[in-house]
Amino acid sequence: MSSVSSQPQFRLTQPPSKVLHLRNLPWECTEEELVELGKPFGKVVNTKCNVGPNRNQAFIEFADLNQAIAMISYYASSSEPAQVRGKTVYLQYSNRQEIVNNKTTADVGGNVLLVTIEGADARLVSIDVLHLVFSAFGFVHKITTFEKTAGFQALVQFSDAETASSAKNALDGRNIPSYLLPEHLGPCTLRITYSAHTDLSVKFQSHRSRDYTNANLPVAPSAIDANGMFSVGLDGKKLEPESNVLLASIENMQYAVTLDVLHMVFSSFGPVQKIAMFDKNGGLQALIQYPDVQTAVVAKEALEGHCIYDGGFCKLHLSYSRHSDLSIKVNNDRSRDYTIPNTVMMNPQPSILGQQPVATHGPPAHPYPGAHFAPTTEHHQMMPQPSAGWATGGGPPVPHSMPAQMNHNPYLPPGTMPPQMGHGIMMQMPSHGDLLPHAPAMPPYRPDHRQ
DNA sequence: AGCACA
Repeated sequence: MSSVSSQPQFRLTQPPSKVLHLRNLPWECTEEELVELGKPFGKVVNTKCNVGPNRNQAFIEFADLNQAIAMISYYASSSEPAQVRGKTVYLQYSNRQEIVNNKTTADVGGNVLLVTIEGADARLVSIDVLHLVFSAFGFVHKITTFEKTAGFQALVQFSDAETASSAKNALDGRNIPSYLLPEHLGPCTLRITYSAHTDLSVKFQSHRSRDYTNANLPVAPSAIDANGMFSVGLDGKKLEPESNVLLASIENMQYAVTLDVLHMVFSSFGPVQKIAMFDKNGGLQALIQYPDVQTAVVAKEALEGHCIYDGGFCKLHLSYSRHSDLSIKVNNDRSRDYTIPNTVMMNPQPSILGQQPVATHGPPAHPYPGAHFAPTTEHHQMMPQPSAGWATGGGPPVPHSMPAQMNHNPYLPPGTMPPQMGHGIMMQMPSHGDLLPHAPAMPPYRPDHRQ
């Protein structure tokens, strides 16, 4: 045969090899399909798929050179080209004599995938989108994300290696569907390998890590501060001492935020004992007192940074107050002590609803709605979630907790209920999360609307 | 539509 050294890169005729190189394979191509393709011609002893920059190439290694020759010869003269799932596959002898290392450790995977998100906007991909994408293959237990020199990466933990493998096979090299991404984002490609991890350690629910098996996991302060909405030092202290009293400041107050609205919002986490509202620095602030620190912590974690109304209106910023017991001198439209029954006392502008005593009306079915983590995107079928706290977090599924609660709200007789608030308070808090999903066309609550 | 992996 002719001299090897002068061969062009792609030769029309190549020295036979028991290894065949295949190209133009479909994405879904599996090892099994390669075996099927080669089986008529001999014993396939090894394969390698997902090769090449587009991962649409593969190798088949036969036990015997003659078998490889038989396959090449057959398709060289066949009127029907070799096909995998109807897609024409091009065959030639490989320039290697054997497939090396087909089953590397990278191919015998575990239940945890290492996902690298490529693309200019990769780091803008939310953990919720990743969760959505990978949930298509099975229940995603945990996700952690991090940035390394390799870029934006995530570890995605499935219950078993099989599920992880199916996700890897289907998603590796694919782009995240654009409809799952914010419009302005460019393509984000997933590169997936197996991680050596088997069980990720997720200590907090945060913007970088999630444990979908544990809805009660505390929310990391970092998740709250992540949006830069609450930079570190109000008072210089890195960690504010927790308190049963929250200080709420309300940003972008396009709509009236009343005592009753606050009461309703904060009552979702436990009984609100007292509320005092006041103006400060031109904005509205309020102190909300719970009976215990824990409740306040939960409320703060869940509510921080979220908006009472859709559209970014009335965004809540929460910190711990130094108070532990508010002194409410008078019940009016700015302050109230809910622990004192029949406190209609001097009410210069009595709220319509002011007569009710302790307002420990039922909190939602779950104390922590977890709605923080509701993906903003439209959910097609989500995987079933392990706990009620997560199940309704996303999208269209009708929130369940609030309507019932609303009906029992002693402060809002049915007639005065702004319709917008009938939807699940707390149930939709994605990145632009709002406690009340629909922006009111008018202030949602107006004290002068008496019956 | 053109040769991987460690």
